[in-house]
Amino acid sequence: MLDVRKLRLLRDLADRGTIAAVAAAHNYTPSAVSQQLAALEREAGAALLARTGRGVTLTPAGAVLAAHAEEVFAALERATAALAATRTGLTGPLRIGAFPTAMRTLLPTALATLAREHPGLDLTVDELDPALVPARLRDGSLDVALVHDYDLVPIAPDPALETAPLLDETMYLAATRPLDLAACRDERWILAGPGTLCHTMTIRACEAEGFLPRARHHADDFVTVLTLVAAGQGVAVVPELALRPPSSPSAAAAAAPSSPSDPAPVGPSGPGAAPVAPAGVVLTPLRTRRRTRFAYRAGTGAHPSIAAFTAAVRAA
Amino acid sequence: MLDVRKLRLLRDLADRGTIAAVAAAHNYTPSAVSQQLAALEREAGAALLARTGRGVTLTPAGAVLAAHAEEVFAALERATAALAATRTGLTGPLRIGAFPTAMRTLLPTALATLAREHPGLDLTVDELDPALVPARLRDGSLDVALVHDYDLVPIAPDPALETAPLLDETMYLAATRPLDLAACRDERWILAGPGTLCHTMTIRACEAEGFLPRARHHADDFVTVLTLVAAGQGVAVVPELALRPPSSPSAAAAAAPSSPSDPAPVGPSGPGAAPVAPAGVVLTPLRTRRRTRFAYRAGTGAHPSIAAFTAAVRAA
DNA sequence: CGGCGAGCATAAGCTGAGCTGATGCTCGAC
DNA sequence: GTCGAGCATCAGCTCAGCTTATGCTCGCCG
Repeated sequence: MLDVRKLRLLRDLADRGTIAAVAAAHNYTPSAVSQQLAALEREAGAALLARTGRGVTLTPAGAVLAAHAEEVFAALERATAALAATRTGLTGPLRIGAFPTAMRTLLPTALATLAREHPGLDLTVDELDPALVPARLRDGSLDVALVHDYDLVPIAPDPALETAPLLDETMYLAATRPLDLAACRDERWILAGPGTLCHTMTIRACEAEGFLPRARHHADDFVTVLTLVAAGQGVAVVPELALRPPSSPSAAAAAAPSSPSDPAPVGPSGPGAAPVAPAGVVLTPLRTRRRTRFAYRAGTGAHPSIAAFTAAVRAA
Repeated sequence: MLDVRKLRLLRDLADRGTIAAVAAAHNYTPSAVSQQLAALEREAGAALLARTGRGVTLTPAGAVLAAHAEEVFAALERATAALAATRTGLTGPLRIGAFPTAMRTLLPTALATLAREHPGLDLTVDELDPALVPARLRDGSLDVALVHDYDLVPIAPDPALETAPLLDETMYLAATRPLDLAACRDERWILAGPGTLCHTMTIRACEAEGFLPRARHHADDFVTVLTLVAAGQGVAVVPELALRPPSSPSAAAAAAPSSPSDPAPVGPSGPGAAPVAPAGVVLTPLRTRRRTRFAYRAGTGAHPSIAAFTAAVRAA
């Protein structure tokens, strides 16, 4: 029977590319990983790695085995989730990841709800860009996260992860006067940092109109972005959620949680509520949209702590 | 992450009932199993066993975890099968189990075909009653087996195993003259050994006609049974396959293997061929039927060695 | 009702798996 | 040509996993 701890090292090698990177992720030395993978090759009776220059790559057999290992990990996660469901009351850690806008608008009320209803849960939240979420879920340092993708920057499915839809938002052009995107060729732009999904999305939206945005400022926080727009410092593309005021945890104390049984996406402000522009900012809706989802390791969706978290966020 | 070797001990405890029996199956001492299960409880953060008198039973959490462990083992078996599929040529052991009639009629040509087409396979065959097959598959001492059940003695599905249909046979009353089953109240009977499926099936068939068979002889081998019938020693119920002459491995050399893609059950003698009664024996078809299937551990159906075996048997 | 044996838990001790550190080799960047 | 990254292998240490010993509980039997 193939050893699951060694399979995890093989899968991580498929993800991270080098034995040194896998060792760093597990707090091992590269020597330990090398020996464990050699032992896995003996168990498998097949070469799983090949030396290529200074590094290694997976053989076809190694790639097949790493892919199948995901199913094994998902089955173990389902076993752990089923075990957790046999306990009365939710306990243990729940490590949550979220991008800044979600942290400001969705999480405060959800965390307050969870803390009140499940005092045994040990909740921690890390702020990070959605592009970094997959690696953090795979290495177990996050259990659940909010991620998003844009029409213009779709994300390939990852076999180690599962997602569930939460929001489907309109994107807006924020300026000091009504403008079409096509008319912004000569505007100065406020872009998110290079490497973020929002940065890439904005570049692609402008390219679709036949120009490249001329970057004046870079800022990742939408409150900052909107403040700069109001100050006449440029134009930007922002999502609907960024226009929601910071949530109040005390509002959650009064609100009854909604049913988690219907996960269909809704706008962040509920049916029919239009976003409110900050003073001095004019919003023009764009065709492109942003979708926000829950993401978690394959097999953990039924874990009662994660189910409680997703229910609390939907109710926020 | 729950340790898979310990999960296997838990699952085996669910099957076998005592720590001593699990230890014996693994060539461990009961103390080793006890300590490993205690460690699994610490990993799980839940009580999985409860002391009941001299023995132990699984708690509800333990039962849930043992059930989920089957999914993990199935995923590992699929991984192993996928790995085997990456090799050119089939190698390694293939441990086959079969009941006597199948060994005499189906296996010789199939084994000859496999040996010729896959000389790297190490084929071994054990004869055993189908009732013993599940435990042997679970403990890994068999990889694939032929099993059967009867209309009157159905077998509950086992989550650790998967099956695929092979034969669907008529059962016959064997006597020295034409007889209905209902007329056999006063006949002397030749029954299979107590504890076998065939024994139970015959008892239930007679009970359905309102009487209990009066056992004169007990024999498990259908050749022996038919010889006793011909000698006027009693009546018996026998399956269609028991009437097939022993197969000739050289016939397989001439026959082209059939496609394994359509697994629909057929009669053992092909379409329209009636069974041939031995000299002195008259066969009366009964309504009850016997179904013969392949059985293997969940997840191993796609293993190329098992696929080759099932294809070879279907072609026999 | 007492004796006996089966089943199990726990502790002590031994063995080998799994890790670190040292060493040496290959390869690619500069 | 030098240097550093990446990896394989070996030696040695630590601790997980096993056996053996011991003791307790429970159920069967005389």
